[in-house]
Amino acid sequence: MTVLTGPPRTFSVSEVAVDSGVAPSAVRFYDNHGVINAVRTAGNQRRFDGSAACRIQVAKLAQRAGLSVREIAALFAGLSADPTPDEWADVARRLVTEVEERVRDLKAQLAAMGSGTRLCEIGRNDPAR
Amino acid sequence: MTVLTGPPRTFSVSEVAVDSGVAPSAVRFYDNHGVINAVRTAGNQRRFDGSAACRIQVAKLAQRAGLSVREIAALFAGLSADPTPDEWADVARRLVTEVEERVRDLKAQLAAMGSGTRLCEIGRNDPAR
DNA sequence: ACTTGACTTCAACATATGTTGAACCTGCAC
DNA sequence: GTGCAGGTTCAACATATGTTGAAGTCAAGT
Repeated sequence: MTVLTGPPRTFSVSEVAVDSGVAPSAVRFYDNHGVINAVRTAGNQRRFDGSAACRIQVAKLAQRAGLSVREIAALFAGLSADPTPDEWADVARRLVTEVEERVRDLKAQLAAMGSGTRLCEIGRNDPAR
Repeated sequence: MTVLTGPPRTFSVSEVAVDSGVAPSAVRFYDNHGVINAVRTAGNQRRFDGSAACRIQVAKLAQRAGLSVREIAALFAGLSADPTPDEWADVARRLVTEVEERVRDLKAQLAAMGSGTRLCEIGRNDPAR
C-alpha cells in the first residue's frame, strides 16, 4: 500500500541552498548537471522535492572523497524523486564501494613503497653503475 | 652512519613521465606546483631524483581519493630529496588519516539518512501542513 | 494592481588541472 | 662541431567546478 499523503511540499532554489549549505548558484549548477532534478512551475521557476538538499549534502562529501560531479550524477541517476530508503541504500552501497576502492589503491601504493620490494625505487641508485 | 654511495642517478622529465605513467607536460606541471622538485642542469634542464616518479604515483592516487594538488604538495613539503622510509611512513600516515576522515564523513552522512532519525528529511512532507 | 524580493538565462570571470604549439636551446652521439 | 631528440618558456586552449552581474520575469502580500 501507499501511505495517504497530500501533494508533497516542494522547495525553491534558495530553500534548497539554505537546507544544503551551498550557494544558490551551486544549486542551479547541480540541477544543470543532473545531481538534482527540478520540475518547473508555470512561470519556469525550479521546484525541488525534499531529497534535493540531501543529494547535495551527499554530493559535497562524495566530491571530497574524490568523485566528480559527473560521477555523482551517474550514481544518482537511478534515484526517483523522493527516493525510498532502499534506493538510498543502494546508492550508498555503490558510493562506499567506489571510495573504498580508491582508498585501497592509495594504501596499496603506500604500502608497496616503504616496505620490502622497492617497487617505487625509493632512494634508487642505478644498479648498473 | 651513511652508506657509501656515489652521486645518485638523476632523471629527465621524459624518464619521470615514463616511470610514473603521466605525460611530460604533467611532470612539468607537478614540478611547477611543488609536488616534485627538480634541480637544474647548467643548461637549465630539470633533473629529478628517484623519488619523483614515486611521488607522482602517490599523488595521482591521492587525487582520486579527493586531495588537491596543493594539498598533496603541502603533504610532500617536509620530504627531502630521496626521502628515507621514515619520511615516507610519516607522509603515508598523514595521507591515510586525511582520506579516511573524508570517507568517515561521507559514511556518517549516508548512515544518518536512511536510518532512524530523518536528519536529511528523506521524503519529507511538511509537518506543519 | 502594484511592489518587491526571488526567480530566470546568459555571458563573463575565476580557479584547478592539465595539454598543445611555437619558438628557441641543450646534450649527446657521431 | 654537427645533428637532432629532447629540453626550455610562454601563451593559448580545454575541461571541471563554480560565482557574479545584467537584464528581464514571477509570485505573493497588500
